[in-house]
Amino acid sequence: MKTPFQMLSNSSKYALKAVLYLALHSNENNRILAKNISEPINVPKAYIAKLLQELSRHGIISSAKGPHGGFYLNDANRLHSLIDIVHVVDGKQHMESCLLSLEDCNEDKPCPLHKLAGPFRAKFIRNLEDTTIDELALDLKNKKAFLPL
Amino acid sequence: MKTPFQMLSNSSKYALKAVLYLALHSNENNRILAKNISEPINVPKAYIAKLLQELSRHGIISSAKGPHGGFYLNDANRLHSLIDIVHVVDGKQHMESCLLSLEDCNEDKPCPLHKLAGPFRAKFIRNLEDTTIDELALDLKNKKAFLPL
DNA sequence: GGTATAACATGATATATATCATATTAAGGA
DNA sequence: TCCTTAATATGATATATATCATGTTATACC
Repeated sequence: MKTPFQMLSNSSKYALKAVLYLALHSNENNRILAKNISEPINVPKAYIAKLLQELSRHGIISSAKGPHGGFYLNDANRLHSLIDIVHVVDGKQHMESCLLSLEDCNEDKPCPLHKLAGPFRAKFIRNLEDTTIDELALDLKNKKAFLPL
Repeated sequence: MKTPFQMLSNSSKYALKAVLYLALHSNENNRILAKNISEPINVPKAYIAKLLQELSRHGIISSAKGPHGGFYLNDANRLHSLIDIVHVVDGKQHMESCLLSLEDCNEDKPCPLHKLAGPFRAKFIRNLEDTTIDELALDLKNKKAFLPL
């Protein structure tokens, strides 16, 4: 692992950036091409195209083919939580509550490292579950958070 | 990424488990063979052997060749912090304070995801820096934490 | 209907991480 | 000194993730 302490794969990061970009710049009448998303979020075109397709297939974002087609978010899309994006891209398997990946580790019988990280990660995941695309975008509009992506 | 939200590589986890095992069961007069560490911590023999060698080379643990040889911790080894182990195994590069790996993201100008995880990860890393091998082992002795590894 | 557009499906390549295998070197004891 | 032991150094293989490339299909517009 070149960069320890990463909590998300590149793919998830890219997907989150792309969806956030769509939240800010697209709507049903203003679709955005994959190649036009690629540059502002700083992700290779072919790579983000593939991810967008997968997100679309799973209903996280919307898309339209042909002229004036592209990707966009409708109102329903905007209500998805961030964890939905991660699940589509990275899979949905068990979230490993234990730092050492021990099967028999839990709050009652914690492994030695448990208290060093367990609670934090749990909180982080809950944050991803509780935060919608729309809410994130709102932070940007209210200048509580900043670009570029 | 099969299992998102992992904060440590397998190698780091294995190394932590091995060192912890040595903290509990070894000393200068009681060295332990790589193959005898492998089983109790549940890590393939060849894999843990390689990691132990690297830890030894960096002075995190001690070793002796030949008959009655093996790996062990001396008093100095026991004072190393957990982060030292991670650094040896996963490298020491920048700890990516930003969830999205953005270069220009910081507390003052946070990215939209920053507040969802940044503080937690920082705290976790600080915990790894502030905790020594010995302290972790103590938790086990005091039944504040549990095995098996 | 024909043509251009752009997503879709699929797969190929590259790189990183995890895992396994082995010949070499150092140390202890007979 | 010779033999056994066990770490060391090195590298091979396997699997996962990241990245790139392309032919196919659906849609809008003339």
